[in-house]
Amino acid sequence: MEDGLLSLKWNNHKSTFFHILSEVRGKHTYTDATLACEGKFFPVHKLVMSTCSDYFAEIFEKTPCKNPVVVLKDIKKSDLEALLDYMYIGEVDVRQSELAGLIKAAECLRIKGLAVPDEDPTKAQKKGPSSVPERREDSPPAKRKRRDSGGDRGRIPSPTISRGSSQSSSHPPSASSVPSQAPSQLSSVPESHVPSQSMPPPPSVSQETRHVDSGRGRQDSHLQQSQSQHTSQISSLRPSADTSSLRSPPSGGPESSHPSITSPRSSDQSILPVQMIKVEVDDADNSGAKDSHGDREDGSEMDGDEEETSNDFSEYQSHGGEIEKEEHDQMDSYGADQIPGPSGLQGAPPVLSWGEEGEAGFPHNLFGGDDPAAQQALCDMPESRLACSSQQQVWPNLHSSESHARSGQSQQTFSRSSESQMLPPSYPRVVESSRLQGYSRGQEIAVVEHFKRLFQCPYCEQKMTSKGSLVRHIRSHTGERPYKCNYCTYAALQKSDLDRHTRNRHRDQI
DNA sequence: CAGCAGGGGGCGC
DNA sequence: CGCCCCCTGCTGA
Repeated sequence: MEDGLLSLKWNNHKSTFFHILSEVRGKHTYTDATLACEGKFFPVHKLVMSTCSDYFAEIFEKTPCKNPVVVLKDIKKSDLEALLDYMYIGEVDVRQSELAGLIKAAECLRIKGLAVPDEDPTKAQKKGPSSVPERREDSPPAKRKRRDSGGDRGRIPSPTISRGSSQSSSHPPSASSVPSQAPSQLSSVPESHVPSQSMPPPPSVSQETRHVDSGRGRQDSHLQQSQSQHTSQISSLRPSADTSSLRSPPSGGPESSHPSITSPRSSDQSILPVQMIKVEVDDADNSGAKDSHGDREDGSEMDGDEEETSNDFSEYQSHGGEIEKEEHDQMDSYGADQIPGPSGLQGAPPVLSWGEEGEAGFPHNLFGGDDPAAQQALCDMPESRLACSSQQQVWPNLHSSESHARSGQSQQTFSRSSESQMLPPSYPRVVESSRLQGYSRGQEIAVVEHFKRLFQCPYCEQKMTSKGSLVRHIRSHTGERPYKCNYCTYAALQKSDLDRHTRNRHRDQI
């Protein structure tokens, strides 16, 4: 600097960014991803999500989609909203009674500072937002560390966890290997259990752990640091919450607290192949969670009331709640075999990913992939998106996708067209298009990608299963009606339609 | 009844 | 293998 090097410092840089971030969030400007939770859409920014969660970082990293929709299952909308506040604002007020649930959700999503040690980026370069892959590894390890330190002892060794950790680091995110979704999640979200092992213990746990660690012999300074930070964060999160409350969830100690935690099944599968990502998060109290869901379901309406920024699907999803449950059921019902990857976990993993075939390609996100318009729509308020989707493109998609799923996909279990139809339009659509293998109904799944090659319509977000279909579809946009009736002014987009028309209307004249 | 999309079959490269 | 055509089925008005 002294050599003529000037340091230009923007004093208000942080505050400016913070302010802009708030604005951007409020206006949904530049949103490039959407979180779907309990039927609501939460337009978010990948940058923010990735910054605050390694989990999201992984998802986005592995998801080429421009506007991926990540469905968060088993996470309460209220919790998600709180977490979003936490991520965007850096703090959030929560009721003590809600803290446990919130922490669980945070763990499932690996929210830094809440569930994952929040290291100072400047200290740990790895964690730079951009270096997702690394991060991915980092974060899980961090959890592990914590866990290991505190939780291992006494806890049932969860293969998953250990595996995940080792693997995550060892194995590349290659899609083929079923990239990891969130290792932690997987483990963490056993269907009916608490986030478990791989997941970082709830804050309370972490605290305990921390203490223990320090007591025992400290582990990495990192760990401690992170933990300490973590703790602090928590406190900030809810100052009033006393440690006891925090601990209460895990009460027994990290491990003990989550008896179910050890889901043997959890395994790396959590790693997502990338194509579709389904995030299922079960609350620790499964029953509780489910109940809550149930409540919610009833209250899908409730969503509408509460949500602020979220998009409201309530209209579409009168069955939202049910759907979710159904998903669970389905998941369970589906043999693990059917569902590649995590799904195999059956119930356990919060995150499900399918990826097998799909890897090849689909880059487009559900909503619009490449279509700028579509993207805009996405970027816009959720409502806009809905509107966009409702433009008939969505529905058709739904339909088509559904059938597609049924037919193309091994129809594993997809026989329930009717049911799927019941699902909220946008929801199902998303899911289906992504081609949930095992998911027939689940529709809540976040589909990030398609497993089958699809042809994106340049005029809308719709994707067709064949080029021919696309050409035909495009006619609907261009107004081209090549098949004209010889007896009247009718013109059809498809010859079969003209034939049908002629048959029906001009039988006599034929 | 019309619009629309998926799938299958036939054909040509 | 890709394209085209046709049939089929679903959905909404």
